[in-house]
Amino acid sequence: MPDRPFHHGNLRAVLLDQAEAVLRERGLDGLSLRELAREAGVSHGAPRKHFIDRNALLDALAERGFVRLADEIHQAAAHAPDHAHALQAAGSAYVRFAVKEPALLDLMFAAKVDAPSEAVRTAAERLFAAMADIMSAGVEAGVYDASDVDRLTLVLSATVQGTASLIASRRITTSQGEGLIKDAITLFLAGASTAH
Amino acid sequence: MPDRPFHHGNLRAVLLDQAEAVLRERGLDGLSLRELAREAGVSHGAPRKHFIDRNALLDALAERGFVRLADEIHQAAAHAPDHAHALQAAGSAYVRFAVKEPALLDLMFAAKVDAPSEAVRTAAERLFAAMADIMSAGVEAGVYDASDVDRLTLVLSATVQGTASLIASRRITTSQGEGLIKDAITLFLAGASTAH
DNA sequence: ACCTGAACACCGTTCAAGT
DNA sequence: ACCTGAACACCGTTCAAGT
Repeated sequence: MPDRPFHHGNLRAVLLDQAEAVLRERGLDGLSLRELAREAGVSHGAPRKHFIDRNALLDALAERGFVRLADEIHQAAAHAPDHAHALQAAGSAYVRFAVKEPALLDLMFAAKVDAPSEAVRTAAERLFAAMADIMSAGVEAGVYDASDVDRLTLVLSATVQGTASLIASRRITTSQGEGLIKDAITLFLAGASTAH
Repeated sequence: MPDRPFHHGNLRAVLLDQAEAVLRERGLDGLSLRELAREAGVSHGAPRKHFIDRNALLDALAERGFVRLADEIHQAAAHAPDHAHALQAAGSAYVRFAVKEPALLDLMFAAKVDAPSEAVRTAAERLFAAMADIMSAGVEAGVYDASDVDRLTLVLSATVQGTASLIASRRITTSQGEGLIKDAITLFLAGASTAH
C-alpha cells in the first residue's frame, strides 16, 4: 500500500483528535482548519468533505466532549458505595474534566447565536441523563421524594456546571474548585434530602 | 468645529459600546476590529491606540460586564425586605443578565489560555464581592454561622453562575432557568441556614 | 497624542477539476 | 466518494508617515 493513499480514509477522526489537542494546548483561538489540514497532510479544502465549516467541527468537538464527560461521570458514580458518595464522585469527575479540558468545556457550553444542532443537543442530554440516573438512585435509596427529582437534578447540574465554569475561566484555582465541589454537594444533600 | 475632527476624542468608548451591541446581536464570531473601526468612521489602524489587540478589547468588554453585573446584583438585593428575598432577587438579576447578554457572560467566563489580566480579575472580584455582601447580611441576620460564610458564598456563586451558563448556552430555556434559580436558592437556604 | 494607509501573513469558504 | 489547488473576500497586526 502506498505511503499516502488518495483516500485518507481516516481524516475525520484525525482532524477531531488533533483539534482536541490544539484546543487543550492553545485554546479556541489557536484552532485553524487550514493548520489542522496541514498537520494531517491534506490540502486545506479536504476537511470540507467531513465538516461543512469551522463551526461544524466545533460542534463535533462539543458533541464528543459531552459524551466523554457523561461517561466519566457515569463511571465515577458506578463505583460508589452509596448515594452520597456517588454524588461526590460525580462532582469530582466533573471538576477533573474542567481542570483538564477547560477550552473544551467552554466550547460545550458556549453561547452561540444559532440554536444548538440536533447532534449537540442529543449529546448534552446524555450528560443531563447521567446526572438524572444518579439522582434516580437517590430516590430509590429514599434520599429524595420522587416528585422532587427533576427539579433537584437541574439544581445539581447547575451547581456542578457553575463550579466547572469558575475553574475553567480561572476565576478560582483548581484547589479551591476541589473544596468547592465538596462543599456544594454536601450542602445540596443537606438541603435536598427528605430526612432533615 | 469640524464634522470629523482629527482627534475622535471618544473612540475608546464608542468602540466598546458598538462591540457590546455586536456581541449581543451577532455573537463573538461576528466581532471584528476592522468592522468596528469602519462603523466608528476611523481607519482600521486607529483602535490600536486604545486596544493593543483584539484580546485587549475583549478583556475590556468582560471587565465592563463584571462591573455591570455586580451593580445589578447589588441593586436587586438592596431593595429586598429580608435576606431570603435578597438572595432570590440577586439570583433573578443574574439570570436576567444571562438572558439579555449571553455572549457577554460567555466572554466574562471564557476559558483563556493566558492568566486573566489584572483589570479583569479586579472586576470579577467585584462580582464576587457583591455576593459576599449579601451573604454577610445573612450572617448579621443570624441565618448563617460566620465561620461558614466564605465557603457558602463560593457555593452560591457557583450555583448562580451554573444556572446562567445553562441559559446562555441554551441548554435550558429562559423559563426553565427562572424556575431553576428559584429552586436552587430555596435549596441553598434550606441546606445552609443554621436554623434547620 | 492620536490617526492614516500601505503591507504582510494568515484565515474561512467556494468550486471546478482531478482520481 | 474524496481530495486538490486556485481564487476570493476578509481578517489581525505592524509601522512609517502624517497632523
